[in-house]
Amino acid sequence: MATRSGLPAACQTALSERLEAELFQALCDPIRLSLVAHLAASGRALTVTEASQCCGIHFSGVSRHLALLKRAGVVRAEKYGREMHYRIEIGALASTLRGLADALEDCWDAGRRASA
Amino acid sequence: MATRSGLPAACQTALSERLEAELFQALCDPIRLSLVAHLAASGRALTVTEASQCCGIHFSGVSRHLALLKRAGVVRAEKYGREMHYRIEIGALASTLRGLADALEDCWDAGRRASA
DNA sequence: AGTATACATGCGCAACTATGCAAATATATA
DNA sequence: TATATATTTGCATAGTTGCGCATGTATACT
Repeated sequence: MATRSGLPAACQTALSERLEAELFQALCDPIRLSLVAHLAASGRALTVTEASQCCGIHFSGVSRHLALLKRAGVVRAEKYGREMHYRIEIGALASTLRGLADALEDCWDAGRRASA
Repeated sequence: MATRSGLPAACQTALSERLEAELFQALCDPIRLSLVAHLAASGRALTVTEASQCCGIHFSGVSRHLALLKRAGVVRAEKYGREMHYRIEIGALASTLRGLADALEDCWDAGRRASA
């Protein structure tokens, strides 16, 4: 659903709104990327203990990483008894990435036309 | 160009290859995101001095940020006389983001089928 | 040659981040 | 109630990052 507004100013605004540092901040750590890959490949929600098995650090660190991913909207958490179930927000994440790709290209095209 | 291999292991491999920390590392800083937005909106290559105008920091910092973006493959640099021209790699960046979105969804779908 | 411009880089400092351990909290089970 | 399990959180430490300033390097101009 690209906007294709054609106006450079509008494109830059649209792009800046999508370029959220928090998302990239969340994904810039190798351990967190392992967690994301593991959560995606599992096809289901994982507990902290299960998630910890993909990366060689203490589970307390994994707990913190998952909390950070949750704050960034990459995962969703639900509590079942004493377990915490973390599930990747696959649809939101994928459409955010695609929307960003579209916004970048729209912006570039608009800028090219304007500077021509 | 989604693979849709259907095999969870293959999907996880494909996903891990695309989940490069370096890219997100490059995009996790607000100043660097401003630079990316500015470069995208300009529709052309910018010098360090031009790029510096979008963010209120010393140009030496901008030079470092642009070098980092270059190492991550987000921008391309060419020297013209004493000027350095930085141009965003818009096509590569957009297709990397879309490929990542596809890989995440493929992986999730494969995992869902496997765990069903 | 001497000066000016554009950019990169070494340095030190302040702020931030990730980590493991230990302790706290919450829930289940005996 | 006592004990075990799952997770979060406080703390200290080690490592990383971003910043401006000063300096260095390359190119252009006079």
